[in-house]
Amino acid sequence: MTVTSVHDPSHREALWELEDAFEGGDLISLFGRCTVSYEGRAASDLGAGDRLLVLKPDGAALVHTDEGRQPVNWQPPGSEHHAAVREGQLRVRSTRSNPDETLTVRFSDIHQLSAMAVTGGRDLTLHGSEEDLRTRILERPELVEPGFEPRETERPSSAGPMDVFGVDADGDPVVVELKRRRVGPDAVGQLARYVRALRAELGAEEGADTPVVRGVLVAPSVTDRAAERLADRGFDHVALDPTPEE
Amino acid sequence: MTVTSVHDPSHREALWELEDAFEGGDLISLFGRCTVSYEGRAASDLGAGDRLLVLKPDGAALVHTDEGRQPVNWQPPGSEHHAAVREGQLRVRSTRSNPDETLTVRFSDIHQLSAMAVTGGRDLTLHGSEEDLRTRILERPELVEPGFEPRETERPSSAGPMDVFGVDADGDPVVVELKRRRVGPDAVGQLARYVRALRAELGAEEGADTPVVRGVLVAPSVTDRAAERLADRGFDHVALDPTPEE
DNA sequence: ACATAAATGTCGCCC
DNA sequence: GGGCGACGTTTATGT
Repeated sequence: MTVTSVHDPSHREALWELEDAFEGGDLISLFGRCTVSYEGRAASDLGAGDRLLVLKPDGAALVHTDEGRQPVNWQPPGSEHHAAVREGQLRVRSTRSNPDETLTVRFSDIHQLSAMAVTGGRDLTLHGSEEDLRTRILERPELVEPGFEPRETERPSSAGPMDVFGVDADGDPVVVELKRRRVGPDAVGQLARYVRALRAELGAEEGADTPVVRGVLVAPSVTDRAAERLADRGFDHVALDPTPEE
Repeated sequence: MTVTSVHDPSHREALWELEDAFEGGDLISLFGRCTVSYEGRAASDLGAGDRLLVLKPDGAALVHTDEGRQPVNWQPPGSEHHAAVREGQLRVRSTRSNPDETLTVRFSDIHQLSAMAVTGGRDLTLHGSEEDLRTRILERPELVEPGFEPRETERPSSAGPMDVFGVDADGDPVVVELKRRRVGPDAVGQLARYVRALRAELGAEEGADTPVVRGVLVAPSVTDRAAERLADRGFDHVALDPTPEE
């Protein structure tokens, strides 16, 4: 493990270390007093203060204050980092194109600079996603309703792929929309689009009568407005979590 | 400015420094080899690897790898940090309630620990937001269309507050929806909800006839599908940026 | 606390 | 590369 770390470096020392770290593909942590300006999709300015600048070898840049989960300013991966000493300050600039964006951090004082060569351990396994919910339903279709039979996932339609397509105990087609958490009205609209598309598709095959196509929204819970829209459209809601209760 | 920084500390040394930093309300940066586990709204596990852990005095915790703008794991502000030495590892745990969530980072090696007491400079001025777009339109209503007169912003309706409400050159009511960047079909749906709500409201006042209510989407550009939906509903699109071109 | 909508959202997938 | 939707979205705001 190669970690370089300097305390209260001069601007010039910091510049050398930064250039080495850029070259070596290191993950960089930089504490200091700085101003920040950003110009791109929007534009912003931030006055002098103590902050943490994180520079990643993939081009990401993060400026963090002492508050909040979000960086106060940032640059996404794919940007290019450059450092220079200008007008008595250490200027770190991260730029990208498409869209053209520039993040500039000007340090008057650098308190601590650390750089680490990072390797491995990037494989995260996440549970409780929409995919888990789908798996759960395919394994136990009766959770949707007795007699439900899944036929296809990601079934294509003119309104896009529907999460689960199947038939109910009467043999009528059912469109199932999965949401991993409490949903608002937008999810009902999404389900309605699939149902409408499938009705049009089946109607074109079979003749003039509007065919029966049911819509089921599977989600832990729904908002009041969403419940109204479900009722309006004659859709059902099944309360189900992506992971079984303990 | 108080910065403490230790290179390759023992677990016990690191623990002392962490507890001092928690006490002092410092912003903490911790490089090392660790495993990460999270349990809460979802659950995840991350095998051993070199990462950067940032701990903020407001309770936020961020675990960053060498890639991505997003932390691979995190805890939002309002959480509580605790550190301990357990089973030969430095365990840093951040917990919160409502919902109950726990983030645990176990370090086998600590390469660098830095902590800084940060002060001031938290006021960011951002330009180019939806608010800027609204200001621009209120100052120059003719940018929407000749003869347009704004009457109200955030006008309430049963579908929520509409961005700008006004009348056109013929005196017909106009609902304006503002978007700071290129939009998809969802924005048209949002506009449609406001227009529908206003038609219902005015119709209830005036009688049986559906009153004329126009919908205008102001955005730099729209996707093809959004353009279709705009045409379907008889709405207009005005191409406008939140900030004037240079 | 709940519902709603914005965000420099970011990220991943598919066309 | 654009369009589209999910995300442990986060964040702000109104009720």
